[in-house]
Amino acid sequence: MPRPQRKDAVRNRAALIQAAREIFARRGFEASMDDIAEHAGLGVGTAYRHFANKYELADAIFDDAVAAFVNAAEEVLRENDPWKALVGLVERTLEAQTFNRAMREILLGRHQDDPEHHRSMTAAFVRPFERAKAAGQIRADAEVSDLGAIVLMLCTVADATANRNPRLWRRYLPILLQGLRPGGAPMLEPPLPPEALVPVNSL
Amino acid sequence: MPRPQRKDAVRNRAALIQAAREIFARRGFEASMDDIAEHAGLGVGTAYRHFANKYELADAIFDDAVAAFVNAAEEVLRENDPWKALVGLVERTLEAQTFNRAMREILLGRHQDDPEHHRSMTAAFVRPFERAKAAGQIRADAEVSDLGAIVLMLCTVADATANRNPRLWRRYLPILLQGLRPGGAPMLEPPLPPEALVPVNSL
Amino acid sequence: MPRPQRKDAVRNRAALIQAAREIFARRGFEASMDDIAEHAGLGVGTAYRHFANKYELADAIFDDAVAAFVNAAEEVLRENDPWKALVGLVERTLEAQTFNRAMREILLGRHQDDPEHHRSMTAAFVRPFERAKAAGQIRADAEVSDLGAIVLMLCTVADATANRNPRLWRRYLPILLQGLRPGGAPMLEPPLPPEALVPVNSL
Amino acid sequence: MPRPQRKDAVRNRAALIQAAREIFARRGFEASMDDIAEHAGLGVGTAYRHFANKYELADAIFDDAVAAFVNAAEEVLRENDPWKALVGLVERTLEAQTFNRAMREILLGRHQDDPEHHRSMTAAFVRPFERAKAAGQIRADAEVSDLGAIVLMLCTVADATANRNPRLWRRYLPILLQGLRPGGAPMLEPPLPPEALVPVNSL
DNA sequence: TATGAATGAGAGTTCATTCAT
DNA sequence: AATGAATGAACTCTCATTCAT
Repeated sequence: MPRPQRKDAVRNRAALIQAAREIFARRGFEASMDDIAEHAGLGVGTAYRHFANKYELADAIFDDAVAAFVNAAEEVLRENDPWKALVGLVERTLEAQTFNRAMREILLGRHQDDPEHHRSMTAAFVRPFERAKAAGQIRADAEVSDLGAIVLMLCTVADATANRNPRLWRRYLPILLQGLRPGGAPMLEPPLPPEALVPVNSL
Repeated sequence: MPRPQRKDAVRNRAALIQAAREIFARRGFEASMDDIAEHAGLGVGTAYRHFANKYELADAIFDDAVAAFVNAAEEVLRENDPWKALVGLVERTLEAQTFNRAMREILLGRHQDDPEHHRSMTAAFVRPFERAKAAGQIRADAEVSDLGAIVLMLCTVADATANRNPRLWRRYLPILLQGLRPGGAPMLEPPLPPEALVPVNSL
Repeated sequence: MPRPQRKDAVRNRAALIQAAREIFARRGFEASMDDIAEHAGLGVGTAYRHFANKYELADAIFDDAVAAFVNAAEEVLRENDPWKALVGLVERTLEAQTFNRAMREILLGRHQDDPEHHRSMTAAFVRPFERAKAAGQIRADAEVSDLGAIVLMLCTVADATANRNPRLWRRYLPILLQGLRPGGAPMLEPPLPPEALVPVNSL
Repeated sequence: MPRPQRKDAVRNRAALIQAAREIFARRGFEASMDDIAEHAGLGVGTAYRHFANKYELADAIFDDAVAAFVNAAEEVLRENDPWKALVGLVERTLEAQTFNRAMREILLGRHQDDPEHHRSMTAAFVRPFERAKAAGQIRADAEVSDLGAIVLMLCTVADATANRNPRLWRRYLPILLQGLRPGGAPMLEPPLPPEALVPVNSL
């Protein structure tokens, strides 16, 4: 069993993730490893000791984002009204990631990503979603993947309008969620096949 | 008076655009000019003779998309029911153009783009949209830019699911368009500022 | 025996030379063949029909310059005072070429050049020089190549100061020519070997 | 506090400068970074780690030249006879540095260059020059910039004849310096304007 | 003969990754 | 374990020259 990481290694790892978050957020995924390492006050070599390559670093950021999302999903279950809980979850997801260019790129599936994230996010979405569905607050032919699609679409708007009207996604939030409610417009096309129940990342 | 373009030049230009469309679609805007030129069976220099830089090439692709879109917009006005015409326009836009990564990147405004495209697309959207609105088929607080946002969101879904369920965007089409109809869910956030009434390109 | 060139060919050749003169003068030898051809109102292909490559075109320009110089050298012999004639020749050389970047580059030997030019210029310098020397107005140990060196040095100053003080070379003209007069400062080093009696180009 | 430069980095930097000196000297400033790096036995990337671009590398070469020159200028002041000191300075400058095409290109100001070099060289020239002038060994209407012009002219000759008669510049050394002595030939043109009292670099 | 489109080697520069220190 | 120098492939873009029209 591996000995616990040395304390400074832990600190450096955290510094790198923080730096990457900031730099990626500002300049997108094109930012260089050198820049990130420098921003973290470390050498590039150190970055590569912690993350085998740029994508692992991105994954690590996404790890945190996913973890935060999973937390939010659990927290949200404390809300008694299942529908309100679900709306809250979507809102928090969007709020958390709106101002972060790289995050949006990852969410939009522009980069390779650890498939484990898919499962985590699916799992996190599932319980709030199913709870609301069981309560009859979601139409019968809707599926978790629809929630993923909705988040994706909102992210797109958020991404495209981040500079000019960073709250614009809220304009479409009720419209899109309305689609999940019972008695809404018909859904003719079947959703994604089961193994594709990936809520957000590559949808 | 300039002699007409040489036949092979015309052919090559088309080949480059076609190659760029395919390569950009597959690998995104990061694909290199060398790859595109090779894919077209031409030298890089030729690519640069036709397009001063990578962005002009992207613009050219977008030119075609815009032209096709403008055509569709005009054709669609022959339909008597304004709402049906509008729905048809959105459907054709989705069908025709946008299962493609680079196109979405351009749609998302991630790259510099000929601002003329904005105007063309705005103009094309405006008449069908206003006609439906005048007919009372669109809610009063909706604007053309909302139509742009809707197209954008559908494009995103179409793009993200192109491989696994290429018709999935149709599942969300009625939901999103429902948002434009009178008496729908509330729209709390104001849309983009007036000068930004750009339906699709940078939303 | 070759038929005389067609009239338009002659005209085009002249247009190219004139264009090259202007463009080279303005932007130096780095200017492109495309620019020159366009400036001449012709296609590049035509330029290459007349001149096998860029250097031949430069040589052609130099041809004219050399011819002009040879003319000046002959004209100058009409002056009775051999020394005055020589000074006039140097002045006219500098005046003619000072404001022409490419010409200076060629004069300074920065580019390959037709060696025939060397001979022509040497020949042109020789008579005025020898006449002054025979008249006892030039020291016995001076040679034609020294005149070449002097022109070269003045060109350098003219080149370096073209923008800030385009007449500065005149400040050093009397000083340098003084070196050729009898009784001047000693000349210890032997001049260039005979075959190198090349006055200006690569000295 | 920064740790001392790595030993190999120091070695590589020197190798690059040496390689650049040789390559530039042989082929002029057009030589490519790839060639220089290869000549130094290094990758291009290394060259760019040490020098942000080609011009910085050129500057670095010039740094050394300037430093050597400044040293020579100080050393030379130990000579009691101010005129002899000045002559010695010019001789050492020529001997040390400038049989080299790129150096001359830089001297001629054809490339962007660190303006600090101007100041250093001006400063280095000033004291020996003023000392000789104060001693009445230099004519009243001469200025430091004239010394710069003289060095430049000699460099040109040295460069142009480096192969065939590498000592030829010495033939003109006394002639040109004679121009600075009192009672010499008239200097009609004013020298460069005050802010341009840059002895060598861009004259 | 004139044209200008096509070519492709080569330029300067960047950056993910490796490895000597 | 940390550093940052070294690497070199890859990128965008230019231009002298060739050749189909």
